[in-house]
Amino acid sequence: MTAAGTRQPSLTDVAGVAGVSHMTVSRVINGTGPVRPETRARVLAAIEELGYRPNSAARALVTGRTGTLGVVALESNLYGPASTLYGIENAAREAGYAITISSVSRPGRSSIADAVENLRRQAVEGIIVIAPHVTAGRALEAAPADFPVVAVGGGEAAPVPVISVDQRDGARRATEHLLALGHRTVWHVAGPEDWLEARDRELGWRETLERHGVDVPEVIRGDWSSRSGYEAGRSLAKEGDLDAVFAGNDQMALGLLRAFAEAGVSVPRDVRVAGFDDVPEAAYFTPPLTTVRQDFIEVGRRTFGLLTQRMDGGDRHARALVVPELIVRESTGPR
Amino acid sequence: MTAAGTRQPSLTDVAGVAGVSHMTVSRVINGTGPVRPETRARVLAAIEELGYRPNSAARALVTGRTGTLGVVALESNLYGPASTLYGIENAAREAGYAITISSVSRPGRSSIADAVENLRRQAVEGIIVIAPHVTAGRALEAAPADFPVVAVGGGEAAPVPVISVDQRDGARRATEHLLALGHRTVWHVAGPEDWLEARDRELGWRETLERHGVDVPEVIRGDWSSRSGYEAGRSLAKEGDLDAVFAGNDQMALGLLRAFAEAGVSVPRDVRVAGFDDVPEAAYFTPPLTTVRQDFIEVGRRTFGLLTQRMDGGDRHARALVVPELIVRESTGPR
DNA sequence: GCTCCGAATGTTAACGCTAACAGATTTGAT
DNA sequence: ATCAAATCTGTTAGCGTTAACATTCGGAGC
Repeated sequence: MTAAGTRQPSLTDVAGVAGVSHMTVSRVINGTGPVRPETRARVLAAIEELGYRPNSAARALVTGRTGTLGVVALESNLYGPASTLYGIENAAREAGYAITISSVSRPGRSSIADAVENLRRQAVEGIIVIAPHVTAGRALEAAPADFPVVAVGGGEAAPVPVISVDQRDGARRATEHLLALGHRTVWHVAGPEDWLEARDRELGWRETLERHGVDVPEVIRGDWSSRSGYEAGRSLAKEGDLDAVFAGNDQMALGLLRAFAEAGVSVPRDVRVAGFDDVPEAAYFTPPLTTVRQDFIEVGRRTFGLLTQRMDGGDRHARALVVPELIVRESTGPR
Repeated sequence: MTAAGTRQPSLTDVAGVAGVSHMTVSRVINGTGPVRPETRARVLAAIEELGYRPNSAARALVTGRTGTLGVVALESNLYGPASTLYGIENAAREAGYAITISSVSRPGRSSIADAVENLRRQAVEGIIVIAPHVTAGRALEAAPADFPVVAVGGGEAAPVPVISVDQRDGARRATEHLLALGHRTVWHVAGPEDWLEARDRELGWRETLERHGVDVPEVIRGDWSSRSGYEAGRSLAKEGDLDAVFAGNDQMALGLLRAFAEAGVSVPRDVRVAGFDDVPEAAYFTPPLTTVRQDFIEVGRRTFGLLTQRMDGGDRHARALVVPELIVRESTGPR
């Protein structure tokens, strides 16, 4: 029923009604070339009358441009990636581009390559890969030089432009903040090893501890989920001399808070906790969570900008860094 | 740099290399018509050699099919809509469709109509509107009969197929559960009035109370955010005889928990709380939250199914209902 | 009045693909 | 061997649009 029997009107149909040639109609629509005001009015009236809508396939065929960008997104409800997607979509729409998404259930070299191939078959003009993964980075190493691809938050070594939030700096801020409160050291519940963001946050944390010459406790590995944070919290609660924990994201911090509450460990009195992301709920955790805020809308905008630059022949090695911000709340408050 | 100087190879180029006509190449690619195995092999080799990729615009022009579906999504990080989007994308991709999204920052009659028009200009074959809003429903009343549009979770009166989770039933389950625990009545913190889901949950709650012949307290209006739940909690905590609260979603429930904790009201000892959605974090709230789980992946799948039915001439008034499930946790546990 | 020039419009030819039919080649039965 | 039927391959046209060039039409300048 897509076209309900009758064919969609074409340029020629409009031209017939308006009593002009199809080219004049084309000129009216695209604003190319001069058209007498009264002719334009007749054409516009005919367009209205017929409910004419340009055929994008025909236009794409002849111009070689589809006006569509592809986004490879990780199929997750993680706050960051979803927000980034909307940021990109907004910037793209304003510039007249449409966004086609291809989601990937679990990141991996081949699944990402498949998604990219899938999008290229859709004839997108450029591709944005939101997959802050080690494997995503590796998949992008093979990115063709003659097709514009940019990455968000990953693939430092890949020959594509990369936009990221400065995770190390964010982790440094959180760690410094905890140390400044007088703690001997800061424990860290890290995200999965194959996430670049997890690595960078861990690195920022480690560097800061080392710079201050304090003991670096063994890192505890989570998987971003509240569950893993909860498990980390249960084992941490058994440590006698625990006093500050920096969680790799807010979900894990929530799990920590839960585990500590169950174990009768009070936050911030017995232990101080910080997270990362500033999800909208973080301010309402028990207690409200100190965390590192990332401006994902800005990330989306910058990403789109870098992609268009690259489509115009820009450098494959461009980099953009967005600076995060520490938000202090009760979980690291006074005791 | 999109095509880096040299033109993309076409069917004719492949045909030249393989020593056949372009039609034979087309047949190999689409599997239409018979081709001798050795000819097929030669063609496949030529495709490989040239890195040929079919031109989707040309194909769309001649077939009249773009293989693309449009999704109008509300630009929000709400757990439900985002999950639904992935469910749709998955089902569509498996069936060989691509998904183009057009996001809407705030729902409204004209913004949704704009998004729909935007997608139609992209020549999508059908459109899914994820906007469980009263205004979205109104926008869809004007949906053209000759173009396939389906709605997720909204627009009961609109002449388009609708897929929804049975919100009333979910609210009924939560409310029954609370009443069964012996409470005199159940308070309700509702979502924004212009969300159909908010209305239906409120309705399910109200009906259940009435059926049990208990007092229906005045509804407290929130906006889905934890902040609004927190404010609701502050005013509720002042009520003396408070004993059970059903929140319209998990974020607001979180705010409630926070406000109660601050006010020294213990959950579940002094008051029992239930939410709606079962976001992944709900199990790690303090205390873990009793809530109503919605299977959004299933919703996405069903939505895609209904859209394809509609594209094949299916009924404009089709309806699909997904049944939610009550998840009981400590927030309504024993005292 | 005639030429010349720019503004306005028209004509034609692609773009890369599939549909429809036509032609060539093989197969099987006589 | 011979013809019909099947199988395989080729030729042509056209989808709706824009690019490039051709034509027409009005006025300005002499």
